[in-house]
Amino acid sequence: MIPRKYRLKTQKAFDATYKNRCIVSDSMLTIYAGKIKNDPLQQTRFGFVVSKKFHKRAVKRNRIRRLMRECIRLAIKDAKLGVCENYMSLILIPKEKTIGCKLCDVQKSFFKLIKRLPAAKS
RNA sequence: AGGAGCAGCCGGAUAAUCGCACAAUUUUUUGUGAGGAAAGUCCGGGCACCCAAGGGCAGACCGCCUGAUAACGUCAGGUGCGGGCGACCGUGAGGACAGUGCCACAGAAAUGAUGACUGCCGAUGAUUCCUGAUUUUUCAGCGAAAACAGGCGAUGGUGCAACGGUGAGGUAAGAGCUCACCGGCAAGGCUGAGAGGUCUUGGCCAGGUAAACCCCGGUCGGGUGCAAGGUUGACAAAAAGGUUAAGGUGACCCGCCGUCUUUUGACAAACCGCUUGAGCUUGCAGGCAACUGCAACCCCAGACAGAUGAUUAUCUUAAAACAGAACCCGGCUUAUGAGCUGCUCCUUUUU
RNA sequence: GCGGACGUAAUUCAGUGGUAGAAUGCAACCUUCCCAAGGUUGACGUCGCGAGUUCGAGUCUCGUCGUCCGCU
Repeated sequence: MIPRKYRLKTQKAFDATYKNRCIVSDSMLTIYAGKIKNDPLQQTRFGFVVSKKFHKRAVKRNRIRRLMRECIRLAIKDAKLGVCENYMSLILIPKEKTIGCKLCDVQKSFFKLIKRLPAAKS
């Protein structure tokens, strides 16, 4: 798990992120990015969404969510976030192909997608 | 040795690094941290709030007996029936003379058999013929014909099922008409706590279906579900639009308050309920058992975008199946890898 | 967390316990100079799955799987 200050909490925060309509995706993940930060001291927050349509069983859904969390945690720890720090929030959504894959696969996909995010203006 | 039946166990382990939730310490440490099904939500409760004076009807559910339990559609032990050579398994198992419905096709007929149709018979009565006696009339015949009256319920091979079955006697033909055995029913005796078991006697009336309606007996206040419900605080935000229903103002309409919807502001709450319980483990006692009583010991997840993960190494046959708590219990059902243990049965071989 | 409905032909649906049907679509033929429309014929079904009741289940009972919807 990642500490509380890095988590997205309320339904409204999620809605606000979706509304920004800044999306990148590949065969593994889809990432929604929120607004550009005004206050640089504010932490970037992360949300993870795994719907029931992804897989019927709770164990499989928990597994992929934990992998995504681990990926983000390691990224924060090693300070590899890069462009992400400019955004207020990020939401990660897995795709059906992600079932059964390992941590390194998720990490590879995540860092690839980060590079494609539009860089912050000013 | 092979093949079966039943009951049960296990549900990865160790180490290192990084990391999460809660609690206690106190300022960085320590402790604890998913399951046998946590699942499906199929039953039964606890708990909470709302409604309800009490009872009946209706309704829903249940249905061999006895016991267990807070309760149950659950469990235990037994009875009957069915299956299996057997160990053992399954069982939704009250009532079909209270009534109603249904039983396709086939078949004479599927349930008022006062017995239609198809049949069998010619004992009995009548008719005709023949023979004999009387001599026309009439009478008689172990005589014949036909099947009119009548007798009979065996024959009809269709069906899942035909108002008991098989065999013998019996008769004009037949028939529980009589007898033996089998099956079913009723009454009585003995036996068991009861379902029932068993023996004797009797007479032959009884199609199936109630997981069809129904009858009988039993149980049940209704609803909503911890997002129940309660406590404390904050904002008592702004704009736009609507006002069907309920409330206030008003005689009424409009309007206003209120209320609803949308948008924008990323701050928009915290606590209790929330885990000590029909609790776990061990021992003793009662009981065939389910289970119950007593004593000791233990505290064993409690989140709120929601905790057990990741990587590496070693081991186990192998980086292991089904699968993740959300108020809590008792069951049921379903899913499940590799293996292990105990008891029992059958077959074959050897001694 | 709680509750409801539905699974039948390629598709949309019927179907009082007794032979599984309709419409559309598909294929072939007829009609037309050709196409459409029309007509004739045909192929299409583990009635979601597994047990039970019954002489006999698409239908009745139980379990199970899947899909959809609602409330909070």
